[in-house]
Formats: sequence, C-alpha cells, structure tokens
Amino acid sequence: MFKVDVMSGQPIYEQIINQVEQFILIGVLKPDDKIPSVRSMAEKILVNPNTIQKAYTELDHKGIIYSVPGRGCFVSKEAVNILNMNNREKLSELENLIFELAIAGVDKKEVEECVIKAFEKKGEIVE
Amino acid sequence: MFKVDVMSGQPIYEQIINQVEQFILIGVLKPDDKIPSVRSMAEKILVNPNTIQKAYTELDHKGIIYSVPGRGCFVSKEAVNILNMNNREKLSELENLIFELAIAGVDKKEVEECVIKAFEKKGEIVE
Amino acid sequence: MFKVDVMSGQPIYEQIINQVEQFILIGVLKPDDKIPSVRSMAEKILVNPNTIQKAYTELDHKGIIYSVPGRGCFVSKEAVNILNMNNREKLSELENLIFELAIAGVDKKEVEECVIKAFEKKGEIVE
Amino acid sequence: MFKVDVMSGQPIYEQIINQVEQFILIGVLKPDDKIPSVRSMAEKILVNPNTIQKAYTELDHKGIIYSVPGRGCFVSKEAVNILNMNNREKLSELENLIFELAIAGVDKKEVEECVIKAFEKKGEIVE
DNA sequence: GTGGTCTAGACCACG
DNA sequence: GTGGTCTAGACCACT
Repeated sequence: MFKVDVMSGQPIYEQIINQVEQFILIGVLKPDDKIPSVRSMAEKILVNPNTIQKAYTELDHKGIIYSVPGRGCFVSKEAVNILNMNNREKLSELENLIFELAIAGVDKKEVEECVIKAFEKKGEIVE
Repeated sequence: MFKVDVMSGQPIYEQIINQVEQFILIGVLKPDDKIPSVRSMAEKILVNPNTIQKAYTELDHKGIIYSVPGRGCFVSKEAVNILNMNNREKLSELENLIFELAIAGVDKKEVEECVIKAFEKKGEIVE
Repeated sequence: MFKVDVMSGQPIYEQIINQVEQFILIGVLKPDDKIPSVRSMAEKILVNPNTIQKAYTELDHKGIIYSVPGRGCFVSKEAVNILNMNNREKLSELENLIFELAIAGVDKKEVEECVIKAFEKKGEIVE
Repeated sequence: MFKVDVMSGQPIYEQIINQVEQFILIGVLKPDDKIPSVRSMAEKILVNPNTIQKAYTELDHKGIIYSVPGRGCFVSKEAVNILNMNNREKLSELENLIFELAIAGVDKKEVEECVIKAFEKKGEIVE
C-alpha cells in the first residue's frame, strides 16, 4: 500500500504525508479509520521510525489525523475538508507550470490533452 | 532583469538557472549573447559570487551556456533545443499535478480556466 | 584508500571523481555500496568538505552515485554502464595522443610496448 | 592554417603552441621559416594579441622559435630535436590512458586497432 | 550523524 | 576584467 522512493530526492516524510492524504482523498482511508502504526509502517517500507513519526506529527498538526495514546492514529472527520482547502495554492502552482510550458513553446492543445488524460486517470480510480 | 527571492525556499542558484533559461526561451538572450559576469551578477542581486558560479557551472554542464575563461559566459547555439527537450518531463509533471487536483475534487472547468489564464499571461510577454 | 595530490595541477575534486570511478570499475565499490561521507572523506584526505561535496554532486549528476540526504551517498546500479559509455570518447582521445606521438617520430613498436605494459598493470590489480 | 576553438576549454595560447609545434613536426614549418606576426595571427583567428604573444613567448623560452626584434619570429634549428625530447612524458601519459581504458573493460584488440588507425593517419599527412 | 546551500574571502590562469 | 578552484565556517533539513 505505502511506498517510498529514497532516490527521488523528495523527503521521505513528505512522501508519506502525500500518500496518506491521497488515500484519504480517494476514499481508501475514511474518517476514524486507523492508519498503520509507526513501527509497523517503518518495518514495511524500511525507513527509520523517526521519519514516520515526523510525518504523523505533521499530519496531526494539520488536523488530518488524530492520535490516541496507546491506541494509534486515526483519520479525522474534517480531513477531506482540510485537504480541499489547499486547492487554491495548487491551482496557482498549476498556472505557473502551464505558463512555463507555454513559454517553452508547448502547444495549447498538448496541455489540454494532458488535462483530459489526468481526469480519465481519476475516473479509473474513484469507484 | 534578474531577481532572487531569498525567502522562497527555492535555492538561489536554482532561481538563477531558471531565469537564465526563461530569458533564453522568450528570446531576450540569443545564441552567443554574453550573460552577465559572475561578479557583476553577484553585485546586482546581492548574493555571493560562489552562488552565481554554481548556477553558471550547472548551466554549462547542461549545455545551455558555454564559458570562456577570461572572456565570460555565452548562450550556446543549442540552448533552445536543449530546453525544449525538457518539455516531456514537465508535461508528465503537469499531468500528476492535475491528477492530484482532480482527486481533490477540483472541477475540470477550473483547470481549463487556469490553462487559459496561463496562455494569456504568455501572450503579454512575447512580442 | 583515497589519495589526492595537491601539487599535480589537476583539481582536487576531479581527482576524487576519478578515484571513485576507478574503484567502481575495478569492483571495489559495488552498486548500493555506501561511499565515505563528505565529512569523513574530508578529514581523511585533509581537504575542505566543500571540495568533496563538489565531487559528489558531479558524480550524482552523472548518475554514478545517488545521494540520500541524512543517510549518505551510494553507488548507483547503472554506474558501471554509464562509465563504460565514456569509452568511446577516451578511445578518440587515445587516437589523438598516439597520432601526436607518431608525428613526433615515435616508433610503432614503442607504442605497442606501452600497450602491453598497461595491460600487464591491469592484470596485477584485477583479481 | 591556424584555428582555435574557444569552446574547447583548452587555453587558447596552448592551442596555438600545439599547432605551431605540430606544423614543425610534420615539416610544414622548417628551421628559419618565419611564423606569422603577432598582429596578423591575432586578426586571422580573432583573438587578443596578448594571447598570441604569450604563446610565442613560451615557444621562445622552450627554444622552439627565436624572435628577431623588428623582423619577427622564426623556427629554431633545434626545434625538432627539442620537441622529440618530450616523447618520454607523452609515452607515460599514453600508458596511463591505456591503463584507464583497460580497467574500463576495453579489449586489447580495440586499443591495437586504435594504434593502427593513428599511424595510418600519420602516413596520409607526411609526404 | 547525513547531504545541501550559502557566505566571505582568497588565489590562480586566461585575455 | 573574466571564469575556476579552494578554504573556513556557518546554517538548514533530513534520518
């Protein structure tokens, strides 16, 4: 279920955060679902438990998950709402990226095809 | 002409690389044009010469510029071609980003508006 | 294991790059092996950590090693392949050098002896 | 006749030295022949006269050429002998290069073919 | 502890 | 003046 790529350059704890968030957004993880314990996750993906802890702590701070001492971590009820709040930032990031591509001479058509592809890919996953 | 934002989190040398590449793509810098010397650039944007040197060295390795010790750095003839080669990577990056937005429930229309905006912004710059 | 000659005129960082590559080619360093940390290497051979960093950064860009922040630098799986790709360039360099010697009146026999010596030297190292 | 490549990385004055030496070795320039004046050479190959001067000064120091104030520079009688003295250094350079290729897994046959090619190329030039 | 970025200041070779 | 290398020492993020 969870995977990390140490060679990608992206911090491992960020990769974990992103994956947890993705799983929540596509409905694999629902409110009050338990997410893997720090130790089990660390063993599965072969990373330092501190790294997992850091990811969980940050998710907790964001309000995406809540931790119950002695029981584990669980998806919060507001998780989806919080995640959807971030869209504005991502949209401006998107605009910058498209702008760069436009400058680089990429055709508008190509970008539009890209949009279509991405939405098709979404259709395949969401049940 | 050149600007850096120390607070952006993005490494300064990367910002310089990006700006040089942008100027080449929009035609402000043409093949065999001299780009600012390491020292003059360092004074202009108030960063250490080593940081500029690092940016120029990477641009040289990429084949975007060529440096002639004692004379300066110049835009290579193949610069534009090399930069356009990178479009494919950026397109897949774009697809990922749109996919994330789609998962997050962003409407296709919103994305399409974003595309339009970005291409308008380009139209304003290119003469 | 690693040695640098400050007086040789060849940049220190290049000497380090060459030695890492040599160790990979003769099999002393294998894929996913950890290479010495920037700081430990700097202490061993008494050069500034920045110089080591520069060497490692270039090796990373070439795809010879990959670096995992917080963990260290490791030999990439494709390292040997990449290094062998450079042989063609070296062969043309070799042809030029022999050509110069030929022009300078060096006998073909002398060159051939040189070839034999070099391959003997290799035989001593490879087990 | 003379050519320089500013993009090669090799210092221009070195390129000039090498070319003068080559022309002497293949007999295009013979003892007491006049070599181009600093100014005419500088105009022909579009480099700074100081650079040419530096090359000529070094050739003078080596005893390859001698300069007659007001008349120009001329190939010395001992030029060929002096140049042939350098062969030992080049031979050890050659051995190193072949050694590197051997380590890199290049077949002995390939190196030998290279030797043959280089000597053929020489045969075409020397009349 | 690791790698990565940056500053300050120096020296060299080249033109 | 130019680019290139190097040192010394600092700070950051990541594990």
